[in-house]
Amino acid sequence: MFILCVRRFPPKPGNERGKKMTKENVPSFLHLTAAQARALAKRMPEEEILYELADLYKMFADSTRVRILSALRVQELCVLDLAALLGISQSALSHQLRILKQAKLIKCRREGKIICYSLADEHVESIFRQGLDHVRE
Amino acid sequence: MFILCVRRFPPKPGNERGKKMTKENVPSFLHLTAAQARALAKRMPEEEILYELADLYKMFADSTRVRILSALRVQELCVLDLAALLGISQSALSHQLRILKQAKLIKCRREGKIICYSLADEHVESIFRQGLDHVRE
DNA sequence: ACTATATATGAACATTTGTTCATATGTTTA
DNA sequence: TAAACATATGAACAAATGTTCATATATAGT
Repeated sequence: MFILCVRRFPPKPGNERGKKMTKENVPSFLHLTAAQARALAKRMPEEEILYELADLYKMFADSTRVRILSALRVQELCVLDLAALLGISQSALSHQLRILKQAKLIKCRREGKIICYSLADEHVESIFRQGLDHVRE
Repeated sequence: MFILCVRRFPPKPGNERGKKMTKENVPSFLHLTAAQARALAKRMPEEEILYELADLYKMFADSTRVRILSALRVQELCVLDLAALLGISQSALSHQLRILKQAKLIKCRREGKIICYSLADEHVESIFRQGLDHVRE
């Protein structure tokens, strides 16, 4: 399985990510002067940060993963209990757990034969709740 | 283009979304009793809410859309200026604007020949900032 | 009305992604 | 050590998604 990552399409020539606006490469704006556009761009986060942001939200952008996280919000769980609780296969769950772990949204600890998963930190909880608040209006 | 939506795979028989745990259909837990599992499930948000949550985050889960939103955070912009600023085609941008608009994350107003887009409300800003804080550590 | 300008959209296409199936790895117990 | 149990993983596959291309729609200026 591919690891979820950003920038799926190879950048087109002349349109590379983070490309600076040089004199030869000034896009033509409609209502903005080039200077205004530069000022605007300066007020945006760095490209790299935005790509990481998309990657972060990608973790929450799948219903299986959201359900996993929402269960782990309540309490630590081992893989088979989590699978039974959510009604998904052990394999599918394991794949998703790996993705969430690589993104550092969850952590695990071994206890003999079983492995218990839990949320990595409070940040995960706060991101989750923020979205929840919005969805609930 | 398909509209971004959740639940991509048709539910398998016996594994439908929101399926109740009836007597005939009790998953076997490892460390949890059925009663504990029910109590845990009760502390999770409703299934429907979780699916909507995934849909919401899906909007932020693409780098192009994140870049669009991060530009509109700074100021209202018309389509061509936004395309020039981000270095993407007018068509690709227009498709993404439609998706963001349907999700009510942005709004637009016509001014003669051009159409200006802006963030729909403060909630979008707060979700954006929340993620940004996490990414920046 | 005609042309230019600004934006939207449908279809096709390639890539990404989540699941399933089979199998591997690791741990405990007999 | 063998068998059973708990979890992980690679490959294949189907579905979803974002882009491009061509074209449609809408408004303004002449």
